[in-house]
Amino acid sequence: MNQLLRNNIARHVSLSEDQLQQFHDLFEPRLFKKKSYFLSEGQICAHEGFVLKGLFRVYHVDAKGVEQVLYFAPEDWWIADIDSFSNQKPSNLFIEALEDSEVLVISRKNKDLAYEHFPAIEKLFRIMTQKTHVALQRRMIDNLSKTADKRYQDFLAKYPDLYNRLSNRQIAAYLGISHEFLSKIRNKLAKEK
Amino acid sequence: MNQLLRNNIARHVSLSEDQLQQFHDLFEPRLFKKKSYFLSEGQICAHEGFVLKGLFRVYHVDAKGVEQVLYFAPEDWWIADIDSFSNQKPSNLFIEALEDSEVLVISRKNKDLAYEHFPAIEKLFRIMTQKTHVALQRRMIDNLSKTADKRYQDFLAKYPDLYNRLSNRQIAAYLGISHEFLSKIRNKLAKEK
DNA sequence: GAAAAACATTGAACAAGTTCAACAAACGCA
DNA sequence: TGCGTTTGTTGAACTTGTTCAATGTTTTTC
Repeated sequence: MNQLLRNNIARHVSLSEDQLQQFHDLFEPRLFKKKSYFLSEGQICAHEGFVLKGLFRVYHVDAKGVEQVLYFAPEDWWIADIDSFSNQKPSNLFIEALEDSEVLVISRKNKDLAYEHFPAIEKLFRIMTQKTHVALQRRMIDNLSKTADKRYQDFLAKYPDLYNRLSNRQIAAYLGISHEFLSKIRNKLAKEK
Repeated sequence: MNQLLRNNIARHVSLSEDQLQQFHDLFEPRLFKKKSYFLSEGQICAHEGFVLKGLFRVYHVDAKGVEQVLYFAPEDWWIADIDSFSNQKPSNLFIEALEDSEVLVISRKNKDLAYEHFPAIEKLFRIMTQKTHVALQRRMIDNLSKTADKRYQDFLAKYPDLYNRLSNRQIAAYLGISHEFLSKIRNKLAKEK
């Protein structure tokens, strides 16, 4: 039983050691090289993944070819296109490894099995989805009410560890601004100090 | 058993008539006059509500006093501050009736009871949260990639029924723009035709 | 270790959206 | 029915952010 996954689960629900092990057995480890894709637009998301090592970006590409990053997923995060995975329909997202990564993946079939056999797993994913939803609501409000400048500083404060692992282009795509403008913000902030 | 609630549930999971009735018995009907609040900032969200009649707005007020609308909830929608309700912590949202409204409410205690006794209810709320999360992701992407002009037109196309029931100020607060600018967009669109 | 590719920075011109102020129209209610 | 409040509109000046193009820097890759 992987420790990172065990702690991730234990943070939300309590499961017996035996059940934890059974749940764990439904996953299989998989490696992703930097720049390889966990999921591409058009594909049906067949697996949900728990990141053990590395870093992914989950993003959308709009009609003009501009990328919007929904979130970054480093160690201890889950990756999937929920919509595509749950409803077995083609995804409109990309999930790309930004570093060589290690993931525990579970198939749709095995996840249904887990839901069926372990009510606590159903609860676990309800709670996790609620939390990510609350976080996204928070981000939505911030995007509507704060300037890019403030959002950048908030990002740095919230994800200090990610800052060194991401290019400014990636951060700009997360903040919803052009990378040129982010460069100007950085310049301005540097001068202020 | 209320028909609107029955259909809302049946759309996602299947429950026996008996279980549906037992679940329904955990709710109580409540009336909200126009301009009254289902929830105010600072309060702990004690109930989750299912709107039978009327219309609510769920919004946040930022440091400058500007309101951001997270969503509108007409008939057949659920209302609550998930974060406050789940974690019993003070809310930073307002949920206000925009029309005289009728709501079925369930307390935190009764909802826990339902989760405990009916696994299908746990599943129901997992699925519903997933759906609202996917919808919010979609909206996040749109806000990052589309102009206010396009977002306004999309809003009209998506919620044609809400259009007549909301002031332009409310719609502007949802789109994340000033009401003056919305007025200019409307003017421009009217001229184009 | 060199060439190619991706990344970061800067400036100038432009587009999108805000703010403030003034006024007209519609609504709520006593 | 009328008065006060909220809502919608418009214009001018301003701020925030984009686009494009040029230049230098760092990373990949073979």
